[in-house]
Amino acid sequence: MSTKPTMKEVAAAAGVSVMTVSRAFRSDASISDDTRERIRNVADELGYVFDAVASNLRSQRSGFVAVTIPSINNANFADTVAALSGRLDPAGLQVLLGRTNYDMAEEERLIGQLLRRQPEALVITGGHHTERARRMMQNAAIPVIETWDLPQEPLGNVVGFSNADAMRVMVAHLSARGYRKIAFIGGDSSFDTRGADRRRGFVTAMQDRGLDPSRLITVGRPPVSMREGAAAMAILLDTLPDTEAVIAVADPAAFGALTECHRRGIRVPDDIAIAGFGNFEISGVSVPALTTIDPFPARMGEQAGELIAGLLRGKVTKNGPTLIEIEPQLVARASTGAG
Amino acid sequence: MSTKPTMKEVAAAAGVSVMTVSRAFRSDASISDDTRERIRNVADELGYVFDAVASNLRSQRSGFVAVTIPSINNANFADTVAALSGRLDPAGLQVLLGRTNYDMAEEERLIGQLLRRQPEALVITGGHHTERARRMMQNAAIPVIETWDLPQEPLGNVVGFSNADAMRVMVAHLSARGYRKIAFIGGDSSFDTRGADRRRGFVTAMQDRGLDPSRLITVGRPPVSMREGAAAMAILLDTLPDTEAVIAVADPAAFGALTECHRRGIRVPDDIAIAGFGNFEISGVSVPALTTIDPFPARMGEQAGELIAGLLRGKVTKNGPTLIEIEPQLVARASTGAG
DNA sequence: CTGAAAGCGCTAACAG
DNA sequence: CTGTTAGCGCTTTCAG
Repeated sequence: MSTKPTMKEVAAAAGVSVMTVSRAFRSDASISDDTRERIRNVADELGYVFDAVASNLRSQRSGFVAVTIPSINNANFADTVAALSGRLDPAGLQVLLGRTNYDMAEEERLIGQLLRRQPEALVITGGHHTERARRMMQNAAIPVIETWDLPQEPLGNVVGFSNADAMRVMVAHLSARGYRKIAFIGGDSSFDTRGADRRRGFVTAMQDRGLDPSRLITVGRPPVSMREGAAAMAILLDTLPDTEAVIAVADPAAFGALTECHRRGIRVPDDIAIAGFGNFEISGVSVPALTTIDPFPARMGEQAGELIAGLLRGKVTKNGPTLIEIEPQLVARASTGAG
Repeated sequence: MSTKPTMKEVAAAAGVSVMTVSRAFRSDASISDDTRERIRNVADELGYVFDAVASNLRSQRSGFVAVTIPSINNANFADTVAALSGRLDPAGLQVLLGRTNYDMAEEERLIGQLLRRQPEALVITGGHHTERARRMMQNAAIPVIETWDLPQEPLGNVVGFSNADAMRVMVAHLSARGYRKIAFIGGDSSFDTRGADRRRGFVTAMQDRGLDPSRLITVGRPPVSMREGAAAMAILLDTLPDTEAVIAVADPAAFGALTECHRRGIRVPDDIAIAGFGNFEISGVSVPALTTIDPFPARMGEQAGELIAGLLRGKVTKNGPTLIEIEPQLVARASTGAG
């Protein structure tokens, strides 16, 4: 009673072999319903808890899918993880989540930690990694899926979109509505690689249209907070007051910028237009509602989960890595005079 | 090359025993620095990855702390997890995270899944659980910590606060500022137990002051979204237009309520006051800023982590369960005429 | 500081 | 449908 019971004890109590107990705890094993029922009851009474660690070692299957995200507290990444998790659950796979804090060095450390747990697949947010991290992932001999990006040199499978292209779409939208003096608010690009990609996309898109791409406000380390968005807007209004429209690297920053306008009595979109990225809930609720881009986070999670489930089922059917591109969608709302 | 190298291969390549390789990968083991360095280099060249599964089985230590939260996408819970994780990291403990979706049945299922992985401790959000979940946790023979609540019958350790008392503080604040017709916006209380506790605290506090506690607007399942907060405010303004102040079960709902007022041209706090809970970032950024209550999520995570690290280190020093009560703090801002 | 033997709790592989 | 045997990769334990 003091020590935790094992299958051996359960087997003894039920009058069967250990192997039969093992079968009673798996779904696919061939065992009579009666026996299974009886063994499970005995196990329950003994307070037996299946030991997944021992099972994993012997079967060489951990049931883990390792997942890295920059931040736990981000609705976009959370939606991807929730959808991924929902798709993996029926396949008996559990998500082992780690956060990189938008830091490639931390990502490297984390990947090392996660791989020790023998995950069966690895889903990582982003397509930029340290050399060592790349090597670790390639050596791991498990399916790797990069998401939220369209990497130049994919490690394996990809379920993502082009952050740069998304900004192109947004610049096109603003340009079509007559805005020409457009600014960009973003974080320190040496950290947030997706943010850096968006900034690059903004600059390129502006140049392509013969517009001035130099209205760039850089705040601190990502994620850019609402408060930092407000601070950036304050700087923008003080230093470049003729700016006609602002694109923020993500919706929270865009909302922060909006609040700064409210505080100053500047009308949005009449005096200045504001747009974000991510289609966070706040973009649809704020007054005015914010124009944004929906990258379909849940869809990415589902597709990644689907891909993993398939790859792990048909272990041999490898016809090279899969690339699934998601098309982010412009959501035009009142903050840019639309909707 | 095709199969993953084990310690055996590393040992052979380094010309030492498997045991010595094992020691080279642990921090406390007695081994010369030279040998360790050499072995690690050999291991790196072979692409060796330490197998935590085998290690866990033999040592009977998983290095996992299982943690359940209602939702991944919630800044409050995320802050608790981040702080907890930060405190456990130096102790070599990894967080194994699961989400309950605000559902006690799902929590029960999840706890069962998590316990199979042999976690060394269990941190759960909330103090309400199914009977079966309680039994599983008690049988697990590991430290259990309930957070974000002050349970009537704790399972073991507690690092939390009284949700009901927090509402008492908020009602006192509004009452002191002269508001008497106060409403409460919350979710379906059969799911969100903390929300239900807050509602109960609201009703009791109102009654204690001889105020009418019947202005209760119930929206859908938790978490109550910004949109639902706005919808609830719309109902409130339509059906009980003489309401002077509104308390929302959490800040996002409070912000939603605020936006509904903006849309209708109702001034906050001049026409109606609004307060929330959680001290989410938005409460400090919105215009006007929202009065709220800070439950110090990070502090709870730190304390829980500290407690676990201590319990697992001094395995025998059990002087009964620990209760750490956090005192939530009122943050008075413009939305209730303060600040 | 280093090594040899034994075994953690379960399941693959085979037999019946 | 059920049982026997062996062993997953590491670390505990004991010796040197």
